[in-house]
Amino acid sequence: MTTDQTSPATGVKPLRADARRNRARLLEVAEAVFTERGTGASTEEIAREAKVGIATVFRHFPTKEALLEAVLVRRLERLAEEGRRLMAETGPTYALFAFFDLVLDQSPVKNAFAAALADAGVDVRAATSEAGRALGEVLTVLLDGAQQAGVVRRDLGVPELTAILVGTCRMLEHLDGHPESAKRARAVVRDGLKARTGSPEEPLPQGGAPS
Amino acid sequence: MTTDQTSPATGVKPLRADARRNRARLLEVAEAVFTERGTGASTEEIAREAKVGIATVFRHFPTKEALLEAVLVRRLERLAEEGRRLMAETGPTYALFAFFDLVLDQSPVKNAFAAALADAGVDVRAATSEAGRALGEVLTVLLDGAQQAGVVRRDLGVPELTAILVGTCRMLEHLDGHPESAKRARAVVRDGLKARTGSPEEPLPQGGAPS
DNA sequence: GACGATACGGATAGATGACTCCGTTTGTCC
DNA sequence: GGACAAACGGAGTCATCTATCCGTATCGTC
Repeated sequence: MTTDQTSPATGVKPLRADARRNRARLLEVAEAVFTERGTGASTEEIAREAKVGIATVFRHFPTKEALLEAVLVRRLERLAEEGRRLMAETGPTYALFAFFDLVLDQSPVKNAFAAALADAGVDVRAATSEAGRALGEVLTVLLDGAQQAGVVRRDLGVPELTAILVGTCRMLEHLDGHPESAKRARAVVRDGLKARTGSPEEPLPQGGAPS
Repeated sequence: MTTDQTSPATGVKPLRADARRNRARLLEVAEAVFTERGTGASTEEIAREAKVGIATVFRHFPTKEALLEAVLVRRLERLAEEGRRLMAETGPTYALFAFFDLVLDQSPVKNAFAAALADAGVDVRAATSEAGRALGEVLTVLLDGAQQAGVVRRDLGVPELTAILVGTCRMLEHLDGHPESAKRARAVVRDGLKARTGSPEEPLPQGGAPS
């Protein structure tokens, strides 16, 4: 809805029909392949799976990195979309947690890929910033709502929230195939996010051992 | 202490003096390089940095995967060691948290590498199992102590704990350079780990949105 | 210090992956 | 339905990485 995924950008180019089809299919297939085999998957494999020649891949995405980027942006856009939907449908008290659950319920590999992008050393940050900012705005709304409703501690901002979400994804990867453990581990994070009801500063150890 | 790191295993081979030196240096350098540049770093680079020929690397570690494995095992052994030390010096109430802090205080890259190994597709699991089991035992003791002391919720086991630790590492990577945010995010996890003082089942949403 | 064995270094083989060139096909517009 | 531009396919190039071979240097022992 936000940006037409089949056209490269707010258009300087009309792009032919088959080209549009191929581009869309490539994005689809690339996401699947990258999530399954990791970012190390070869462009040739993606081309084969998408039933196009290698040249076609590079025609649409001048470099492998660009393809990676495009896939990531697409995913971020979808997430922002879902966040907005949840906010509207679910209301401020539950929307943030619903969003967390939605992300975490996706297969671990699906989330793994997002993280895998980071260590690809890709300059994703720059190109992602636009989509990332949109998602950031959605998260801001979700977080604000939850904090206003008193269900999330107030010392958290969007950066912390994002990091916690990513970390939790990685956490669940390690518990794949053990749903009971995963449920308990998720409860830990969820409880940690909740507004502290007891004393604001508890006497638990912060530093390391007394040296 | 547990296993002499300079000898390949409980010894069938006496191994010459220079060979022992080189092997140790290789492990040292490999850990540094892998943590900095990721597991994609070339063996040639490691050889150069360690001031040995490439052949020497492959003589000691028949395959790159074997080198990766050895580095990981070494790290796990050291962690187990530190865990034992903390248990003895710090006591059951604080030892687990101290261990968490110790791991998390290491530079993010240092922790990143452990996770990076996983997606290298390496059959690390098998070869790691021995060192992993040792660390697992230490964690069992730490967790038991903390639970007995009433500072950690009782529905957690070692698998959950391990996953949470790994996930928190990844979380902190994303907050590198923002110590204040990192502190707050860590507090979320720590509070989540604590024994629940209030009602055992809080009325917070579990599932997604009401569809 | 000399000899045998062990370990070393660097050049090289073999594999793989990103990216390009160019002849052929396909969509679009009249 | 014909002409022209746009897009396609896949063989080929270039770089890089893992792993090996073999002549040389070093260690350990007498």
